[in-house]
Amino acid sequence: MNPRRFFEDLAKQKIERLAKELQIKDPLIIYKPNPKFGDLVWDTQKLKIDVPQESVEKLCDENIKFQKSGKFINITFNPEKYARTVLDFINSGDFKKNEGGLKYLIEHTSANPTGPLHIGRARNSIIGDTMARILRRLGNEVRVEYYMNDIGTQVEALLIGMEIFPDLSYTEAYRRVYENIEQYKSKIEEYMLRAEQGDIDFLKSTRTRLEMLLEDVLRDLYSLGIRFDGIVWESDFILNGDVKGVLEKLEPFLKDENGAKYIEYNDDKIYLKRSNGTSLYFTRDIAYHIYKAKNFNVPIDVLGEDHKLHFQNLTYVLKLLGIENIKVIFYSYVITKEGKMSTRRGNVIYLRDLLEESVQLAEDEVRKRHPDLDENSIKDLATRIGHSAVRYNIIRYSPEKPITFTWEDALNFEGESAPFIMYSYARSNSILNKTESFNKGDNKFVEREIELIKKMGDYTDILEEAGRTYRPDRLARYIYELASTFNQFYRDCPVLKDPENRDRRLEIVKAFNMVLKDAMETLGLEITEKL
RNA sequence: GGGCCCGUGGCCUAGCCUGGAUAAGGCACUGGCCUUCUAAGCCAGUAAUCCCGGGUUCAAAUCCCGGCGGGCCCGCCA
Repeated sequence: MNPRRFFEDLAKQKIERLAKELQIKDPLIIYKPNPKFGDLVWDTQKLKIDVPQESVEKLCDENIKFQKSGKFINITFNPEKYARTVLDFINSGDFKKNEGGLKYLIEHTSANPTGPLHIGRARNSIIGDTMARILRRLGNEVRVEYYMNDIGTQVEALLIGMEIFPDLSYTEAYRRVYENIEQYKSKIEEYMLRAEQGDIDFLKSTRTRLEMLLEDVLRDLYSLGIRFDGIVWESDFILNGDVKGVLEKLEPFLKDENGAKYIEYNDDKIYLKRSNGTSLYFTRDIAYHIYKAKNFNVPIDVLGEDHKLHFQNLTYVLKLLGIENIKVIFYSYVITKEGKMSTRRGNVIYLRDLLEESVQLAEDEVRKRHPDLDENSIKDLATRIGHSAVRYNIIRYSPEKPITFTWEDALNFEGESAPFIMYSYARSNSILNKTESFNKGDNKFVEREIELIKKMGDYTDILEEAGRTYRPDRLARYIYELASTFNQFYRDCPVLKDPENRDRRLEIVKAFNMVLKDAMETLGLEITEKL
């Protein structure tokens, strides 16, 4: 158990015992207040009786202090004891232990590779990847999949475009066909039927061509440290008969309309089969989710807000089949000041362009600060900083919040940003590197030290919360607060130059270094020993 | 028209789920701090009708209802 919980439980047990004594039947309200009031507060405002001063005093012991302040009973952990417990908890490595034990599947990105990833799509990837890291960190088994659409209207339009306009970029070729879809309707239908009938040669050639495009997308993601455990091809669910199985299982719910099959839901029709006999994306997605539900405890989809209706329908139909364990993380769009990104308006911001700018800016800064560094080291450092800055700048927003992209914000390397965090890490590292060894310190913690240690003590709870609520931004915010608290400590508490406090402070710096590193890795930020 | 999401200092966000003590950060702005472990840092200051109106409550940024503004969706597309 982490120290925070341990002390909280001690306090709660005392309160519960007292409540029983005083015959308080109302539920007890206990929460974490503004830190200036203490570590915990028992809010008795709703209680019918006033808790007597003597009873409050009797609760106190050498570990925990209770203090009445009006209707609030402020609870403070013994700072020395609490700080020492947290410090040992971290430095022993116990803070890395976790239970987890569930099998997760995260499907993210899954974009049609009709062009390079733009930053809106990248938000999907970064959320998905960070959640995967968090859940793994919590001791779970996590598999990450990219669902590759290789069948259906858009894909056939892309293939046809590449065939008709071999000299154009594939993005442009796709656009020409998709925007004049009526003109190519029969050709598209011909291709769809071949795919649907499981024409192996046709599907093979489709995949070969798509794989080249997909590689382009994966390369961008790879540079951000994002990897997949598997690519799932949509057409596989046709080839292995799962799609057929879905239609059979759903037969009792299906209604017919000129040969097309649909399910009625909320006065809407959810189509599962076209009148020409082909399946729809929805049907294949059902098949995919049945596979997910069967093989994993918690399958998670990362979807843009435009997929909400699709997912609602999916949930409904899956429930008909007895499947209810699918989770989802929705995120809002990244827009520019001119509004939604669109190729036509020319305001699309591609991930690779953002990365390039970010790395360039980092390089300029590194050159300014370390003119004597060799060329390779400069490039390497700049790349790590630039990429981390992009990741952090996207993950720090809560997913449902729309992001208005500005270059100024994206390339801000001060304050709430990755370089700030990396800088704090480097500072702590610099102290530790100047040290041969140190002994276990005393418990004469000063306020700044306690502040930092308390912040570190929150880490495991934050991790757990981020994992439970699917809010990676919580961890992002925490890591900033932690780094910021360290910078205050750094200013006020000399470590190496103060022999009297040296050992104790080294313990603190060591612990900070470990926690921050762990959190940075979990968030997918690069670790640099120096900055 | 219907459904979902967002609305917090000049700008960007956290807090809302689980209602409580002067609403918390960042950017920008103003002033200060490098002969002392990395100034991508630190300290101080200016700055908020928590979109509006009702309701519930001893207590509402937080819960409920109704508006307003912005986004997304409503296809035999994916």
